[in-house]
Amino acid sequence: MPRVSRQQTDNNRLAIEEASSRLFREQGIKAVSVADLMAAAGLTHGGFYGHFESKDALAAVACARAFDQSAERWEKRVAGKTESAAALAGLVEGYLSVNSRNNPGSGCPIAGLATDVAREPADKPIHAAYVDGLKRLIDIMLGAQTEPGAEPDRGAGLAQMATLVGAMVLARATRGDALSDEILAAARAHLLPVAAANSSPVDKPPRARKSPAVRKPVH
Amino acid sequence: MPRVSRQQTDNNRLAIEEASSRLFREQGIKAVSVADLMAAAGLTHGGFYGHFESKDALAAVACARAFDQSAERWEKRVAGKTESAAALAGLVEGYLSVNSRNNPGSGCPIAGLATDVAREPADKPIHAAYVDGLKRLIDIMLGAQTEPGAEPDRGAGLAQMATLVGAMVLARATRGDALSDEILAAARAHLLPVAAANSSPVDKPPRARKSPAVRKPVH
DNA sequence: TGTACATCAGTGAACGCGCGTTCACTGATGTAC
DNA sequence: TGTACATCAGTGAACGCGCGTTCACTGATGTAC
Repeated sequence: MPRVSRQQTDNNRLAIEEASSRLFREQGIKAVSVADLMAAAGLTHGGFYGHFESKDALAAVACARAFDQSAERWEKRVAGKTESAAALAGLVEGYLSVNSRNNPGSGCPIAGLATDVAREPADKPIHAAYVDGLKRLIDIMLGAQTEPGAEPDRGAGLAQMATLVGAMVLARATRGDALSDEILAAARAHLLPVAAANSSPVDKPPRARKSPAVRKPVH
Repeated sequence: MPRVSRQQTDNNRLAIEEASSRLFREQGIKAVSVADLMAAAGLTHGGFYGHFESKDALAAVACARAFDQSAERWEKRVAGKTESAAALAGLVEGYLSVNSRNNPGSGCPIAGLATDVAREPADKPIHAAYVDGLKRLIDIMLGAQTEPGAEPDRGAGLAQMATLVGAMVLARATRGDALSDEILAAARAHLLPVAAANSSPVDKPPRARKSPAVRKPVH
């Protein structure tokens, strides 16, 4: 049953991006074949090149898509939190959860794609998508942990990001061993007092939910 | 020129392990073929199965080998340091170097193999090798940051390990962007004051270099 | 010590299989009248 | 609104290639005498 409506074509393209975004984080980009990801989208492999120029091009799009969804989730966790400590705590607890560890396919692309991106040749389009996405999430975290009007502590934010990502990567690699939960708990305990120390005791107006960042096209 | 002396056979096996240990960290286990790694060891692919039962079995051995070398390096960095702050600083500065970031093949297997291990099925032999190795390095770090006689702060140690690994993983994924150096520097700055705060002002005898941990065979 | 020969480490062709990508084909969609 | 037909999204066979693993073969090594 070939030739499909324009609406259906758009849906199919989205389904390919969505399936790839999940499978790439779950199994790695190299480990998912074009046939695999087309099947996951309910299609056969031949139609792939009608939607994307190459698997590399799709990888960049799928990466950007994963970051879009992550940024949305992060904004939601921060929104409505009165104090920076509470905002940071929302981020940390959402991030370092057992659920997050067990579901890399729907989890953070920073942790899920870092090694794949690092091993990809420097000229591959996924690099720009990854760095752009990471910078957006860093900005959200910096916004969360800074009191309105105050200057953000960028160094502290980057170090905390490293702790979050490192704890998730280690927890996933040691899954099945008691060490895995232990790492998650230790990183949470280490990051939450920091948030508490930054907090102000006075009531503040709830922080505004930032408008979502504009998605830059990846070439 | 077939059949080679026993001495040469042993050398060849070591060369295969050494080449794999490097290539697996550099490019990922799946991305290095048996032919690739045999060629890197100066051999042809057919002889592989005379040395190892399968590529999976070699992966576990190569992983253990990388951890052996890492543990030795960590011990060396800690040895002879009078104060725990200096010992921790030695570990952190050795770990978060630009050189380390740029050479994953000779760098830390915790960061280099974490994602590969996480994606490998739970019954694969590399899991045990990875968890064993990680625990050994955690013990070295805990030993370094604890004053003789004092109780180690395991939670703090695990969080610091997460920060180290996360910073390295992120720095590698963003290599080429200014953010990469920035992350390395921020994590260093964040970890070194912690070390300084734990330090004691009084002279202590230099800490003894621990005897190297026994290498457990991996089955 | 020297000779005869069994052993076995390494070679390279071959196995079935899956990869990314291309392409002739199909037939419902969307358009021109 | 209804009909005729050009468009093109999706199919599945095929491309050259590389994968992990097996195996018949080779000839220097190591051993038995």
